[in-house]
Amino acid sequence: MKDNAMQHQPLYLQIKDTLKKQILEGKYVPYQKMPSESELMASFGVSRITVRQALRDLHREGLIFTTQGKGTFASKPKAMQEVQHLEGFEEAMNSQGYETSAQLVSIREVNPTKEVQEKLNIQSKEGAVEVIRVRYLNREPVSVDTSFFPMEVGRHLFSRDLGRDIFPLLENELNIPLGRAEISLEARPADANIAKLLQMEPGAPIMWVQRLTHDVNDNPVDYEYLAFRGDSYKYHFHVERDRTRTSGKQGGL
Amino acid sequence: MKDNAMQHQPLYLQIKDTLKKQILEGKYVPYQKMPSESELMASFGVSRITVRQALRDLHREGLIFTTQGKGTFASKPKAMQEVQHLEGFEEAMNSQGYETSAQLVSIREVNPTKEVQEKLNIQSKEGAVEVIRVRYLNREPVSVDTSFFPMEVGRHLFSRDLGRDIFPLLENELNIPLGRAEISLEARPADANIAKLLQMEPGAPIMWVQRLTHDVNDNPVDYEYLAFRGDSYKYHFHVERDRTRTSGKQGGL
DNA sequence: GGTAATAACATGTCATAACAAGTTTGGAGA
DNA sequence: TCTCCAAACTTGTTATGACATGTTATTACC
Repeated sequence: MKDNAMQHQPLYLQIKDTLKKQILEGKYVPYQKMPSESELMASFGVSRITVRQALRDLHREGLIFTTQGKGTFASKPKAMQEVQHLEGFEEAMNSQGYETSAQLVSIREVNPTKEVQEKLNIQSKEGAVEVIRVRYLNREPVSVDTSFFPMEVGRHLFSRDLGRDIFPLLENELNIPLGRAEISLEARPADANIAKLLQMEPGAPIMWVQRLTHDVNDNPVDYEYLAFRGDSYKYHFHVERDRTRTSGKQGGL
Repeated sequence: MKDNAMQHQPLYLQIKDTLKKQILEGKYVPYQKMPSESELMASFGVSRITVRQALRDLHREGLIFTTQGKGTFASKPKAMQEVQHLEGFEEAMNSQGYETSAQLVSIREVNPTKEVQEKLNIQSKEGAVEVIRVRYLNREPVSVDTSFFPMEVGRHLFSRDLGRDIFPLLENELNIPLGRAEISLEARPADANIAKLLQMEPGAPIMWVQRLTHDVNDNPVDYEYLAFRGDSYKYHFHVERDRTRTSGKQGGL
């Protein structure tokens, strides 16, 4: 058992690693179509289930995305330039050992409030799609996210897995490159509904965040109310960060 | 298309959601055995491929782990108590839109250096397992992780997927609950090998981190050298954090 | 020429089947 | 009683096949 010990890896892992290497090496650039499942079956000489197992792993790692009927594509890295670098170190240092997930509470079409209408630039007669989710960190609920989408965006969300992050979904699968976001924060007491979802007492303090996200053309695509548990509130201070880094990029990238 | 619009969800998603709800509600506590695939097939009246699709999603979300021959188990939340809370807010605020992955460079059995021997408490004749990986953030390499494991731990790593985080693997699949870790940092120039893997010039500054991780019984299980790209170095300052939070826990949890 | 039906192709879902490989259990034999 | 081995049960891997559903390109009709 010396050296690289690839000994006898399963087929699907070999295929996954091959494709992963090609993507990371830039053989497939963002949005570029990858070989279809049939082609992969032929070129690797395996069955479809094996190909799909490899693709599923790549999807899980965010390296590819698929659209039914169209094909499989190398996915776009980097969303939200503003924060792109900041988790870098912390993530790499600490990421190993916690777990996040989200649980869909409800998704439905609603008549938006005046505020939502204004933020999303919606005409008074149009509807909007409301998505309510609870986000968990290490099995504990940390936030309730109430998101509103214009119909033409929200329409596509009913059939999607909303147990994961929505932004990559917008960027990759719905092909909506995201641009700037406006955020405002305040502390307020939790109402009964939020308190219940966050397993806290009604009236306990929560961080109330409003976030309006635009696409690259500056059209609003997502207006959210995020209610964070008060005891995660302090991390707010860490948002402040050092902007004096030598360069955003450097040679070789 | 009003209201919760579950319309006609695929079977595997229904199963996944059912199990997920049960886990989050505490029906299955950490390390508790879940129903076997056969039992799930019977109770849901579906084929094995469908059950496995649901389980795979749950695995991806970190809610369960499996061990061949033994079964499927609800996984342990919370590792590394020290940092458990800190990503909470940042994660929830910003997690949506970046992507991390790791690429295995090599895994092999080596004769450990004296330093590794001492740290891992290894007798002079014994071997150790060396794992070298490159970690990516948004498709850019950010660190080279060189990890050393005692043989009795490292032995099991050859057959695992090392493209993901290793700590959850140790905790859940290998059943090694982790305890404290010692970390030391310094800046130093990159050697040729690391520079190549990180796509930077040899001699460019990197953060050189040594981390020794113990299990709960204080036995060393993992000694690592982490080489971070210099331009992620500044985030180091964010490791300093507010310890005056009201309490680690509060009512209702 | 423009449009609408259709064929071809892509991924999504699900069933049945088989064997490999790791773990546990129980029974046979010393 | 203790040890060892085989049976039974677990998850892991892979093949074949089928139909559903979404997209694109072509073809035929008006």
